[in-house]
Amino acid sequence: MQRETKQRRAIRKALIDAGHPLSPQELHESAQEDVSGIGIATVYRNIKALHEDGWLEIVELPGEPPRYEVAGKEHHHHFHCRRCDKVYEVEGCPGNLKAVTPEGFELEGHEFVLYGLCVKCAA
Amino acid sequence: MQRETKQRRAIRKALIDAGHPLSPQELHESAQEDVSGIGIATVYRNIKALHEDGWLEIVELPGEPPRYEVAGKEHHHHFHCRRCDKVYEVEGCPGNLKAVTPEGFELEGHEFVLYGLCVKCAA
DNA sequence: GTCGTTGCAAAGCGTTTGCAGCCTA
DNA sequence: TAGGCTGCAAACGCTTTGCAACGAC
Repeated sequence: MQRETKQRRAIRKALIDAGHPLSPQELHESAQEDVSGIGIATVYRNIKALHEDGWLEIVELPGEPPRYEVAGKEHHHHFHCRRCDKVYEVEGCPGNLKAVTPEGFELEGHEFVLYGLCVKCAA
Repeated sequence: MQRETKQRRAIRKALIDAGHPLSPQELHESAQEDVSGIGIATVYRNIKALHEDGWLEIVELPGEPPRYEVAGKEHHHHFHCRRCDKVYEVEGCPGNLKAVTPEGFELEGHEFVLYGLCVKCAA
């Protein structure tokens, strides 16, 4: 990743402006507002490049296509709204992980996802 | 789902014998030991039918293809081994979920996945 | 001017579907 | 014997890749 193209700039901007994880399609649509002719392949290639550069992080939710967010945030988890399908960040962590890890297993990481209705959809 | 075929029996048996969640491919391979000519389409069709019947449950892990396990177990979560790629059940639940749910959000469910090395791979 | 990057179209890959024949009830 | 079920192959949707042209440095 060596050159700054208008396509790459549009993809970065879309992720920064969104403030929450975006899917490849959402990212493509959002980037098209800046660069109308941008191809989906370019979006995928830049996702890969920006991830290898450590600029973005992959957010994988169970049964969902991957989404992407700007890297460097504090440890956090996600809340997935079942109605509007948006993903929100939640602070904190339930902890107590060692207690549920079976004997002899080596714990390296964890993922934690909440489901329900976001504040807008619950209203 | 009205008839008991040898294919369906093989798929049920594979899930029961495994004791841990299986992916469609794993299920296909395992069922082939009983019915050598079984097609992958049949596996997918039976997964769907058995799920609609409530006989099996879908286990979705972040960034992983879905796996399936026999339904009716107690509330539990999963441990995903990064080396052998197997998925194990873990008892218990960290709890304390309300504490991390943002104000105004309605919590309906949660998923919780541990990553690391299983007891075999850690040795 | 170089060569990293792009858009397009084709190729992959896992999952689903259409269809004719099979086999359970 | 009826019609649910199966295997095969084609269709699908999403992601990746090959390639010639473009454009950032």
